[in-house]
Amino acid sequence: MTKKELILNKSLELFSSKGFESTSTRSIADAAEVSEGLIFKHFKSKNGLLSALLKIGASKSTPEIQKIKNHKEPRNVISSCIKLLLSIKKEDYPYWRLYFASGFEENSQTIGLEPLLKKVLAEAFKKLGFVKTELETELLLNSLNGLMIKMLTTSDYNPEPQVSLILKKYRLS
Amino acid sequence: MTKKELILNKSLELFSSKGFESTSTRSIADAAEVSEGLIFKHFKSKNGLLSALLKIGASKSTPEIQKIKNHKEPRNVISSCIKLLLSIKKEDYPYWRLYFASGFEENSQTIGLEPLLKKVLAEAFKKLGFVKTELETELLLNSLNGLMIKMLTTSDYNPEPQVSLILKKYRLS
DNA sequence: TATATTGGTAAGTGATTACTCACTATATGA
DNA sequence: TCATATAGTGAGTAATCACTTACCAATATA
Repeated sequence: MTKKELILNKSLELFSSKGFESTSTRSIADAAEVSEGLIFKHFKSKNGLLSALLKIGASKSTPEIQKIKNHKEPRNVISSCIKLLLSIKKEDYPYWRLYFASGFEENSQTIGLEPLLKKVLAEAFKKLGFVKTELETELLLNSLNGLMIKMLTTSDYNPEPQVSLILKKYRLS
Repeated sequence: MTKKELILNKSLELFSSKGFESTSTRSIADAAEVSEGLIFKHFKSKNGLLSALLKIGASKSTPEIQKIKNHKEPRNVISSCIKLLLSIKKEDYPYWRLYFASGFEENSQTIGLEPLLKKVLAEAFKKLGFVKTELETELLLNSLNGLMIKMLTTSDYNPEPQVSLILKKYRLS
């Protein structure tokens, strides 16, 4: 593992557990066992490091999102959006915690899964002939966001029963 | 308004918009137009100020929660839990933002509305003969948390349509 | 072989942080 | 009347903050 990767790994861990603001570049350097200056050589600023982390994390989730978009059958789209939560690996939780936390800040317009799934979900509900497409989409997104936050903040939490129950409510299982 | 109240009001505004860590006691003193020292006279520490804010906010919501607990009919309990979101006044949003944000931190066991509503909701679902009480309670709580976060982070958001939709799904309207 | 470029460090920089301290003014009550 | 407590200030404090600079070593590249 290169020193750059060490910085990325340790800072992701620290940001997601202690929060961005309460993590100092000094503590990142200590954890990664590199000089503090190297952080700025590679990422220019503390915010640059955060951006790099979010970018890497996003690129990891895009293939999974793309798979969902390729489904023709709207019922498959909805069920795979719900099952998306099961596909998230434990090792990627720190990234998702960071992603959700950054959406909870001042300027961000959208929150959590909304920017990733809203469009594709709305289309699916429309095709299925739901009366209030917009409302139905939002309800599911809010529910998934709530479950997601529960997953990310509770240690050793198993989301499978909740996912099954949601699928059942939508008659998708 | 006393200077103590000024500190409480301004710090609530700043903490909830910029976040606890990125709000300095200096900026609070400036906003409240008091000396920085006075903050520590009244609240001992920055964390003490945060605790005072959370305590005041919690005391504001307890009467509303108590009303819910007084309902005999379980259907009324569930519907009033859902409608609770409508009873939250715009002026209290900063407190709820702070409350939800503090639940997203490292050590907190429970998140959002869970510690307030879990017990009473679980009892209601049980009385209504739901098969998997625990799961049903959690699903509703997660959904309400998701909606709550949407409310708190979106400006000029009207939660009424979502609340109506949820009530409809549970056949409570 | 000469010359950039890249990865890396140690020791700083000024600014900002939460918090303290010595002090004043005002009110209350014995 | 006088002592005590409370509210309030302004000027500190040491520590920590994100970030910079000067410098070194290795490795490509011309």
